[in-house]
Amino acid sequence: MDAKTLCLGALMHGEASGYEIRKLFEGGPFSAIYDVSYGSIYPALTVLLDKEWATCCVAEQDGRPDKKVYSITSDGRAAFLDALASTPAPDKMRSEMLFILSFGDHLPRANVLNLIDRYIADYEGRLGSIHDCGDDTDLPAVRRFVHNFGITMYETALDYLRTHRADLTEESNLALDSTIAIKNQPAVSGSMQ
Amino acid sequence: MDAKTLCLGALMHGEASGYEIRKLFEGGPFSAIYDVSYGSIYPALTVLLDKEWATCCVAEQDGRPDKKVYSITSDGRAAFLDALASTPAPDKMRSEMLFILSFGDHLPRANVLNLIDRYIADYEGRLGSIHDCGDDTDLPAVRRFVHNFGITMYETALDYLRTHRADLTEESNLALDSTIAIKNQPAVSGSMQ
DNA sequence: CCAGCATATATCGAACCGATACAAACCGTT
DNA sequence: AACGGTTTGTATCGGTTCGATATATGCTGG
Repeated sequence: MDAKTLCLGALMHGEASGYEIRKLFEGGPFSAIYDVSYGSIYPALTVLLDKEWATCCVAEQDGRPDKKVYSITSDGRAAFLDALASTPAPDKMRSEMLFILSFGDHLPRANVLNLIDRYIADYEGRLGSIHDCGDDTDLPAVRRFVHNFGITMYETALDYLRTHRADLTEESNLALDSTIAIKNQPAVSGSMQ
Repeated sequence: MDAKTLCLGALMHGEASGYEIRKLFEGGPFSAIYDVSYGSIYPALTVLLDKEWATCCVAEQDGRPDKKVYSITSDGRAAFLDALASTPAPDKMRSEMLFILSFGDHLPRANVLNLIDRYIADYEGRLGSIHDCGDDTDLPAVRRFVHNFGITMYETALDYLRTHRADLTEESNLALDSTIAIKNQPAVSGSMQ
């Protein structure tokens, strides 16, 4: 799914600037679904203008810099619905937190617990912003389905982290020297069939 | 988190070929955590050899093509632990499925249900392969923490999809023509503060 | 016997990220 | 009033990564 399609999707919800589109994916209604950066958004918007899938006009604001507001055209809407018809790629997750945590045996236990705490704080923020960005009730059925899916996943993650963090504090006095130990250990061999 | 670090992480579990590393991220123990492609893995392994963070030897197999087996060095292990110490970036999710579903109002209801079915099938497969790739009990505490986190998330997703799919079949006779209708509708404006 | 599949390595162009630069306007503060 | 910090806003660029493709070996089923 390329940045053009993602921008068109954002514009389906109404006209927006590049900055506002980014906010939709960062804390907004798309935050639990997809991620896209400025470096993709601005070039994509230029292409959308080229293809006449969007129009643009400058809006002056008071107390803020001017912004370039983009609107989707009917050609753009058609192209977007066309893109939606393609078979979706499987979900891709990228969690540096979990990756690091999965090597927690080689780290001091205190660092692991600290990491989990920051993980919890991160997801608390996500859950907060997803709640802020819209009310459950005034959404059509399918939108509500996706909205609540995100909330459910976040709440489950938080619940898991909070309850099972305790399991790691119990035995926190044991095996604190594993970090040093690993430096002299050979890689585990033969474990990969 | 660059491909080099991800490969080093894979090699921390034991020696492996490029192909095997990929499998660790696709169906293996890293599948719920991170994703990395061949196009990143093979160049990364070359760099690891350059930096002497890994060694390589060719292994002949019967009934299969030869493979180049990589092992992490002690320098590599040090570099890896060093990389783990950096502050992790927030999780990034990329779900084309959910993105398409979030525009389900513009799609025929039958397509939406079909999408959900394929979503369920996908996550059933993930849950299956994560169960195959290791036993809960023989893992150290922190590894078990991450392992069960993945299982919990997958099970929650499946549970949500299965139960709430029904909500969308109830009213499946209504608003079947929304796909056509949208083509003549202007974009919703003013909804973005 | 041949098509299809799993194993295996490798590359390449297109796409994308993250950091950075720039700028306008606000805020508090010393 | 000058200063630094934050938010809003547009834009680019180097380096990284993806996804598709090419190539090859050998197994298996029809």
